[in-house]
Amino acid sequence: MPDAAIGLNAVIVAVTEEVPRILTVRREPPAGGPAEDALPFGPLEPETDRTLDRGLRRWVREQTGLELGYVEQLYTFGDRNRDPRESHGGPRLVSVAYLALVREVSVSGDARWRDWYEFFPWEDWREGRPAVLDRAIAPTLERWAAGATEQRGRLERRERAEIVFGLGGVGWDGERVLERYEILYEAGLVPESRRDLIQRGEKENLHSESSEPPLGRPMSLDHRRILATALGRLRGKLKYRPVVFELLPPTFTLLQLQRVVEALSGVGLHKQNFRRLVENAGLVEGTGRQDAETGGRPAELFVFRREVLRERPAPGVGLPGVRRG
Amino acid sequence: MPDAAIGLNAVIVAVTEEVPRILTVRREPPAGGPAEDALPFGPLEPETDRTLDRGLRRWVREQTGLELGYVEQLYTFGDRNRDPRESHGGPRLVSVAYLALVREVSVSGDARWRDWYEFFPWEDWREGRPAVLDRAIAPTLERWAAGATEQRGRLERRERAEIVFGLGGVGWDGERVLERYEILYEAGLVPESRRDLIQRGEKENLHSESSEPPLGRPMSLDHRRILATALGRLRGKLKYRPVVFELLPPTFTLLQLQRVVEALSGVGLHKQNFRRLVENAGLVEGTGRQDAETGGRPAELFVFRREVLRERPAPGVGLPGVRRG
DNA sequence: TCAGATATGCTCAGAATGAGCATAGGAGAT
DNA sequence: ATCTCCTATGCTCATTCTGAGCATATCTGA
Repeated sequence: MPDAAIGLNAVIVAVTEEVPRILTVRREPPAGGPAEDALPFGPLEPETDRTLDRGLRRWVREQTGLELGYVEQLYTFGDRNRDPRESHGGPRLVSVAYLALVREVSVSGDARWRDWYEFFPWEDWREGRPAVLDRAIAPTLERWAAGATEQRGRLERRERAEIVFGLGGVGWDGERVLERYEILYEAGLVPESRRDLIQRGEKENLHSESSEPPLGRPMSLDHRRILATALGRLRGKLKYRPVVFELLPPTFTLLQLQRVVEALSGVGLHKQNFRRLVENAGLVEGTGRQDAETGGRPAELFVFRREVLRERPAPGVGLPGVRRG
Repeated sequence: MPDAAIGLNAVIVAVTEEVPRILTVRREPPAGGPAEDALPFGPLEPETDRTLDRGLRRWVREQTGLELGYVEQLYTFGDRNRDPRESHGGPRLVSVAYLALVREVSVSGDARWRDWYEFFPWEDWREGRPAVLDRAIAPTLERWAAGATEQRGRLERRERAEIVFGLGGVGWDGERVLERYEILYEAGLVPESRRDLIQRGEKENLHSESSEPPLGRPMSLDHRRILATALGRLRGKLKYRPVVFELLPPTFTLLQLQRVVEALSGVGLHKQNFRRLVENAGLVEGTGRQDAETGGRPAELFVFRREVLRERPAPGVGLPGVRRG
């Protein structure tokens, strides 16, 4: 079998101060130039790593000092030329990406935590519909659709943009993070589009659809695609498995819980209905103790009820009462 | 980087005559012996296959003559010794598994279609709770739990079995197919447990927990795990994406649609409520034409309404009205 | 023309959801 | 003390969604 190498990528997520953060490292682009943000990456050691996720835990520990708890496989990325070094004789690079949820926030090395909405500003609807959607994205996508070579292609692009960005009457689907990123990439709205075209020497395709500055903070290689996959997957999983609790301290107030769910799902929730849902679902249990708090009536501290796993087939936090106004 | 090889596995699904079927091939076990069922498998050609799924489509076409339509990546399997030849100097074998949904059923070569409930008899609840659960599985799992070395381990095993098989008050979660298979494997209830122990030369661990005949038809290597992953994933996806239509002819009756959903989800549904759901969701559109049928009032023929993708963020068939009696 | 089989319509109670109003219990200012 | 400002928590109410049935329509074959 010809040359192929297997790597492992980690999307390590924590939520602190209502900000969802991911762990990034700095990395020189293969073509040279200033360092970019990248997801932590490590090789699989076929001889010693019994399973893929053990391999992942091993090198995350070695590189950042972090001991991972909850870990879940995300997706395997294997397109040709994900890494431009392939065109210069490098092996085909296949990366298995993992999602990890952690509580603590102390890291070593060149690792640092970044707000993941820096990478996807259009995904944060907590303060309402992000202005960038109507200001920059919608008009540029319209131009992109109009620029397709055939009638059919124009219709397809327009429909795709409408569905994925919820532009027509369609609602916004928080889980379609990757599809949105991919459209923006194709439409030349993110810095990576331009970078990759130059890297592949296809300068003739550099007809930027937009006069807008490119959107969001770029990442090395295809790492922003991996990150988009992670965000979408996590948003989906929240609804039917109690994964949020991996991100919370053992004891928390209901508002803290709500803030973490909101940070991840990117929408604001109706407070009373959120509590009702969480309590009726049997996900939490009051401890009787109260929070040291921050002004206002003290909040009760809760813990996660592990028993819920035995009582319900698919307990999740769901997204009740998305705030309208 | 040391030796590793990348392979691609396909779980190809079709539903005909209310039976969900998967495409299998016959394959000699690496250790010799009679041929076993296996999932179609092919290598990735790093030089020529631009993406993983193109590679998959390529060799599926070459091997079976089937042209795949809907294809989705499932999971990447990379545990050491998935393939026992690794212990005799073979490379570490990492397989990326894909799920494909097709309509037609004509295949060539040694490929054949098999009812997937032959592999997972306990997953088919269409005629009510499968007898094998109470007759064989529950008691053997109880013995397996009791056989753990420590108190703690006994509790953990028991809880796990209860949650995953819905044995206590817990409901049955149709999506946990893999977790169930893995427990059965650990408990020595499937033929593969024994086979793999012998293959690894760990005959001392052959304390079968059960006097029962092993459950379900075995598959080569870890292919039944891959299949379980596919079934679970497909059951989940049904609920929020209109994937069933990939398995149906362009025009169909609501009962045909219902039968396919039931075949996959493994539960019987309340007919009237099912129609209500499907119609209210705007998933289908009547054509005015009627079915050639099979006795009884003729049924109207429907088509999938593609527009639904524009109207709703997450249209799926869901599982309304699971029949109680 | 009747029995048997499906298709399709409709009803109704109960549960879940979306939105608010109202009260409770703290901290700090006056 | 008392008032103001917060946040926590409780409760209500209209609406929609679900689970279960009953009833009627329209075929085929005896």
